[in-house]
Amino acid sequence: MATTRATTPRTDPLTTEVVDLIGTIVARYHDEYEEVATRHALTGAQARVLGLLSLEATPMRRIAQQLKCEPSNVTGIVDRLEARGLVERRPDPADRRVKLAAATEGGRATARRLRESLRFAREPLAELSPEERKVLRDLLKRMLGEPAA
Amino acid sequence: MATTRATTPRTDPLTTEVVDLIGTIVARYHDEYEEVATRHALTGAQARVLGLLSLEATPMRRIAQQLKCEPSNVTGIVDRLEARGLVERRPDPADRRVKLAAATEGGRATARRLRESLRFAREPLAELSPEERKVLRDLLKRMLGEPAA
DNA sequence: TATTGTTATACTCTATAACTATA
DNA sequence: TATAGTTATAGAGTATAACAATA
Repeated sequence: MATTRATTPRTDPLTTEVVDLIGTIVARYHDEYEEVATRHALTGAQARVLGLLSLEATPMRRIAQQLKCEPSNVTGIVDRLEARGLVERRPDPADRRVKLAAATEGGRATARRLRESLRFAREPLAELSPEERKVLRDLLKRMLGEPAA
Repeated sequence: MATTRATTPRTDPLTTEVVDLIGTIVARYHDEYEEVATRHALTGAQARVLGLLSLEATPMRRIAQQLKCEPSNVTGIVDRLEARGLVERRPDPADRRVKLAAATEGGRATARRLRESLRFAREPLAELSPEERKVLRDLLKRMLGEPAA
C-alpha cells in the first residue's frame, strides 16, 4: 500500500510533534481571527468576505468559491455587510446576470483596521532572525509542495 | 512598548511571505478537517468533541472550555452524538451535579477512523528529511514562545 | 439550454438569559 | 450562595431545491 512508509512512519514521535505544533498554530490563528472580527462587530465569515472585497470587486459566485460554500449563502453574508454600508452590489457591465460585490470606502477602512489587528504570526515571528525566517519559509514552502524557491 | 520593533518591521516582505504561508497551511488544515468530518457524517464541532471524548470522559463544562464556547451549546452537540450512539452521558460519582460525556466503543472506532483520515501535515511532512523536521520543530516552538528544547 | 443570483427551507452552531438540581 | 447542566430563544452560517433574469 504505502511503499515509502518505512522511511517516515506516520507515527514517529518527531512527525507527531510537528503535527501537534501546527495544530496549535492553526488553533491560535483561528482564535485570534475570530476575536479580532468580533471586536469589529463582524462574524468570521463577514470578515473574510470583507477582506476579499477590499482587494477587488468580485461576483457573488466567485465569493462562494473562495469561501468554499454554496452561492446561496453569500447572499445573506453580503446582505448583512451591505446593510452596514461596508459593501455594495454593482452591476457587471459585461454580463447583466452578474452582480459585483465591492467594498465601500468605509468597508476598505474597516478591512485595513482588521488586517492591522491581526498580529499573530507577525509578533511571534519577531522571535526569529531573518535567516531563521528564510529557513522557515523554505521548509513551509516544501511542505506545501512548492519548489523551495 | 516594543523596543525590538525596528529590527523586524511587521511589513517586511519576508515576514509577509511567511505569514501568507502560515495562512495557507491554516486554510488547508481546516478544509481537510471539515471534509473528513463530513465524510463521516459529522460536523466540525461534533468531530472535535468526539475526538476529545475518545481520549477521556469529560464533564460538559470542560468540553465547553476546550471548544471555547458557551456550555449551553455543548448540550446540543452531545445530544446529537448521543442520538447516534457515539457518545453517552454518565454520572460523576464525586459530584452529582456533573455529567461526564464519554465516547462509546463505536464512538472511539469512528474517532480512530477520523484521525487516520487526517493526512494533512503528515503526508506533506514526508517531503522533509528528519533533520529538516527537527529544524522546523524548533522554529515553530520558538515562534510559539516555547524554549527551543 | 445553461448560468447567475436569489428565495425558501431546514439543520447546526453560537451567545444570552432563565431554570433545576445539586453543592 | 454558588456551580453544573439544561432549556428557550434569537441570530448567523450551511446545504438543498426551486425560481426569475439573462446568456
